[in-house]
Amino acid sequence: MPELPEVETIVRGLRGVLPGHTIASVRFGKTDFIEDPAALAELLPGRRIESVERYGKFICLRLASSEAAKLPERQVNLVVHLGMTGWLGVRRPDDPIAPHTHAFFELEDGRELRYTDIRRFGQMLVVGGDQLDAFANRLGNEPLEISGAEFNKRLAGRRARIKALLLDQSVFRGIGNIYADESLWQARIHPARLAARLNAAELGRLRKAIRRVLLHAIEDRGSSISNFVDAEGQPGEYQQRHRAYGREGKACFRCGTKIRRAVVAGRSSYFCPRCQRAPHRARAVRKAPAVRD
DNA sequence: AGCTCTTCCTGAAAGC
DNA sequence: TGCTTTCAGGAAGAGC
Repeated sequence: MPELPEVETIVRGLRGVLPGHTIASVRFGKTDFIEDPAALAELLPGRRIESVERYGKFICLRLASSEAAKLPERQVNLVVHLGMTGWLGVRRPDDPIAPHTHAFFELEDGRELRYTDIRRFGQMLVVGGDQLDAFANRLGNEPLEISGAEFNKRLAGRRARIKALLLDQSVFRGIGNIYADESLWQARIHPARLAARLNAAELGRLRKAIRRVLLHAIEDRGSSISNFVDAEGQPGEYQQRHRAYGREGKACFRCGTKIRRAVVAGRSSYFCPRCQRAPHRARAVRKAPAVRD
């Protein structure tokens, strides 16, 4: 599932092939994941793609204002969230169309930018240039850029479980279930700990763990779980380096204890019960139903 | 404020 | 074996 490293991988792929090219026309299959399909169809044709940016898990194509476009004086951005199963990449028009491909952006050179999304949990919308800062500011800090002091401040006094806060896009942008669990394992912090009760050493370990995990995952071009492939169609490698996520019943890489799974913050959470000590009053942590090996 | 449940959707896996 | 049910999850919204 695309989180920060997977989205970054897609963005890097698109950066090599999109900037400088112009959107000639737009067509859609199903549109229930698009905020305003008519606005896309109207505003995008005739615009040149200036750059490809990432805001947390959002991909942003900056489109130039253009005399050839509707509302030519207005700079607009095509913003895409990949949800669970989204994919964005450039194909030749005669390349086979993957099932569940629902948006096609034909470029002036004949190639197509295609959006494929099996479950359609993704999102697609146009954000005006004057609205982009407001859009991005709804998100929390970029975890690869945040300082130690800012990181601690974001979590100070929060009575929520650390796992829930890591997943909250208004706290940090880009972390999802896989990298939350991997970072917590690396930092030796139980997912159900309350953020306010983490000490300075733990907060320091956590910030560094998040950085380390995300950077390594980007190097490996993401984790290929549930069909993730990059903009060129190649799978990532980081799933081979997972230490916690998806490893229920397998030995902890640090201490050999069996990794456990529990539902925390409404999500499957994988952790080592020995390296990651549960909080003393581990109330609402439901054990996941037993799964046979 | 924060937790749980529900909804969206499809395909894979588990269950019978 | 084959059909049916459950589960997975990013994000938002409801209700407590």
